[in-house]
Amino acid sequence: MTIHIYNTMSRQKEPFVPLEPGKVKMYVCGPTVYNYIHIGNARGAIFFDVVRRYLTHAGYDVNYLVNFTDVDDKLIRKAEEMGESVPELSQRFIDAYLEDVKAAGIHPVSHHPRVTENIQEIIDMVQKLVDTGYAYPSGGDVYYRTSKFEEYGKLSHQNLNELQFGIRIDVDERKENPQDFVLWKGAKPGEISWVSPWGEGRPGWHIECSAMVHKYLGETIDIHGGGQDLQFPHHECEVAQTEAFTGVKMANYWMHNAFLNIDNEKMSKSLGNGILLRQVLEQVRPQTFRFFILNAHYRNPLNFSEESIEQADNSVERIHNCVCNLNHRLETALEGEIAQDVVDRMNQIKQQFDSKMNDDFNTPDAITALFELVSEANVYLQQEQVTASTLRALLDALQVFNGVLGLLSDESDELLDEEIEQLIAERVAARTSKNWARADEIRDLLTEQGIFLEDTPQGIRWRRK
RNA sequence: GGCGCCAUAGCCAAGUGGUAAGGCAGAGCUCUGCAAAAGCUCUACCCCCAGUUCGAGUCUGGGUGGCGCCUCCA
Repeated sequence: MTIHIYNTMSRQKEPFVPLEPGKVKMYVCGPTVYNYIHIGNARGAIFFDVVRRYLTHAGYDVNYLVNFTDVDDKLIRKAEEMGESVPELSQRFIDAYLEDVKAAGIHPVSHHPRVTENIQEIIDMVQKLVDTGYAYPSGGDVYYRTSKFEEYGKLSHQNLNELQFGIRIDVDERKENPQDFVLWKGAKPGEISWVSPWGEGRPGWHIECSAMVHKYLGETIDIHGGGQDLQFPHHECEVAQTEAFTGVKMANYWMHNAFLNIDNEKMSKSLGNGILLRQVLEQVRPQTFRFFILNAHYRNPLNFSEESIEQADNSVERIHNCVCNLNHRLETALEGEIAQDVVDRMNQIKQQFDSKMNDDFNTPDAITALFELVSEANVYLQQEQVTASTLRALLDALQVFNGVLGLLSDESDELLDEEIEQLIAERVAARTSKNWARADEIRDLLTEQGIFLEDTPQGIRWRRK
């Protein structure tokens, strides 16, 4: 079955055909590292992490790049405020980003290229654009000549004549046309800068991605992703730069994730409604946040609320319980044959999972498949006699789904300390002698410590919340 | 002004034109010393109005109500 991807360029789902069989070149625009990432940034990071995981699961060798914008106006301003250098500031927030992303269960990407490590490539690209007439130096800057690139607007489906240029954006008299954008920005005294044919300066925002995609992945790549707001102007400009530079298509598939809103409004600094990823992860486990994100389709807006998070947490609990219960039952299971009806059903659910993911990464429906597997397991666990082979098959299947979605914690070896082991033993004894008061007392005591005891026909079972 | 998205149960949220997935919350039952977990059962005339069709949540047109991009922004 082929994967279908909704391509922003064509505005429809298209069958995914990689440039090179078995391999995927994927680039997603990463953070400007002048602050901690907020949960909106995290939505994209988690979603594309799942895209990458699923492509890997589907057998592709994925080369996945996420860039760091480590020099730009915002960084310069912030560094000045903080009284540190731009490299110090950016490194601080790159470290923070890597921490946050790891805490959210996002797998490490193949590589994080940085703007400041690719200045020469950027200058070379700008130079060629100047040489070929796609760009022009003006007043210490270099601008892209949008009028020369006839397809400008094709990605975001904007008609240049209809754009409200000059209304919300100041018209810069150094530009030939208001829609021209800066490729190289002349430095003001004291600003971080690099030597270039046009004087000291730094790259404009859009050029970095064009240069880094070209350098690390080549002329045409498979998938280019980012948030919806990057569609225009950022990705539109990337297309203009790269395609003028290489003469070929920049990316075969353009993917854009919708926003994560708060109170049904986009998060923004001016509204002061931004919530940092690290703030949320202090409150809830990463699986809960991932569930919240992945339970909605990536192209639909999603609203953040306490209630949604709580619901997500309870949902994740159901999955978690199932795994705990399967594992517990494994201790007393028989070494018999695998239950064929369970296997058949499981295979059916696996197919369902793949077909939903193949359909433009429909993670909500993939989660439904996951829950059907949970149900299947729970029903099987109702039986008085179960076989270890069947339990293991169910656990394996759950792990396959989990490998894609990352909704289960991987702390498999959660050990109990001796004191708790003793209390549990004491409770077993108390129950045997029908000392219900003591048994309840111990259970309550452990509940306070986040350890839940459950009495089952197969003996006592415990789990952590 | 241009381009575009969304509106499905108390809540979250899927849905290739054929009489509505899943999860959370809630109710009842089973199991349990009591619980918990789990199982079983129950809870939707899909924003409104027209139209196309044998048949529409699903297509078309028109409303209403939200939202986004066109400026840094995931």
